[in-house]
Amino acid sequence: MAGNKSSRENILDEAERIFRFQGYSRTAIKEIADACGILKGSLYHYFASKEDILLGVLDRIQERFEDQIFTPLCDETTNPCIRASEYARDIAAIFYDKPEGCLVANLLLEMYQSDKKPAERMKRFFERWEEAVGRLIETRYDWLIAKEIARDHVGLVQGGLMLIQLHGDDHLFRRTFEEIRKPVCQG
Amino acid sequence: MAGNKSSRENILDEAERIFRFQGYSRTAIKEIADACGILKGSLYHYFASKEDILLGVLDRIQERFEDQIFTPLCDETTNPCIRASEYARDIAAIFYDKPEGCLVANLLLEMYQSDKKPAERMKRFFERWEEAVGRLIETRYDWLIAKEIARDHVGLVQGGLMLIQLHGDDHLFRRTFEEIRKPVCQG
DNA sequence: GAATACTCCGAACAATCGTTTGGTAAAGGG
DNA sequence: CCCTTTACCAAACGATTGTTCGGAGTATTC
Repeated sequence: MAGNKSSRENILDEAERIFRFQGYSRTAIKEIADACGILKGSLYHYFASKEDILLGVLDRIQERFEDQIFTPLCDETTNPCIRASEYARDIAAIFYDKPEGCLVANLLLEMYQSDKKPAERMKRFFERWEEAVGRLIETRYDWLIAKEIARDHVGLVQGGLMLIQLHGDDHLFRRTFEEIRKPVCQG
Repeated sequence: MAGNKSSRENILDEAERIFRFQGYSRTAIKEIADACGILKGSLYHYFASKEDILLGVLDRIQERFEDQIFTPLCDETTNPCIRASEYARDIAAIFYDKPEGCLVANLLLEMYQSDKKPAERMKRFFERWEEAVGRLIETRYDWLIAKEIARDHVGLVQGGLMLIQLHGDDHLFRRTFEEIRKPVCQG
């Protein structure tokens, strides 16, 4: 509506914002519609169902991370130390004003056991994240070890985000990115 | 009903199990009642509301952790190395058959921003956890440093639990407990 | 053995849920 | 200028939500 955004994008914007604040299940279709200034029935012109909106939100997050984080992480034409520094900076920028942490992780813990289709995308998201971090550090380790370190790293990031949400304390979060820089930036 | 458990305890058992599987919001009162073999109206004989059931579940988890984990962690009559080993063993036992991870953390990320009352208990739970781990290692560090390490440790545990849920991979989870043992068990 | 308390049923409540439908007004293309 | 498509409204759909309430059956107490 307001501005030049298409309605579909606007719906996804508002849905993402509200999902981030109160999760998926407790968000009513009507709330999203209200935030967009339309009636809830009109949402079904753009999306087939509530779950379809969620999938749209997840896909957009995946694309955004692909462009801003994952692809640069895998770019072998840039030296790993610079890639690591930019990675730390860009992730920090993404989560800087998001005390609710990572939406994908939050939704994961909310519905991973019970909703198979969104769960697949969430799993894919984290697997891609792990793979990209693996690419960053693979020059320093066997690929198997690199994958293991990368996986742990992603777990550490999420643990760090939880502590930010819980206490506003970003110590673990920052430490995690310092630790991934070390091996690729020498001593 | 079946067995010697009181109905109230039985309701909390079933509620905890279902909350763990599918979260709070998407769990209907009727599902809990069905699992207990009673009508949903009957739940209101024992609990004032759905939120009241949640609070009951959270309180029971807090008590359980208090008895099994937190109090032993703070027991200064036992030497820290033994405490650390038993802590690792007991936590592993609790989460061994729970691929859905820590219910308190899952609910935290589902509703921390939007439900203040349960949020307070969840925050208290993790603060107590941090404090207990701090007591374990305080002989080795300044209390301020110990608190910081303990807080990071709790974040690490949760990150580890997420990786278990996501991949069935307990590498980070086990590493976290080895790392908390190191300082109190010497070299 | 009457009175009281506990446990739970059965039915209903208003509210809200996600979704569907029929229609209208505007825009775009031929 | 007609025809199709797009964008959305207005109203209703059946199902389900959390919650309330009067009473029945059973156990406990005096």
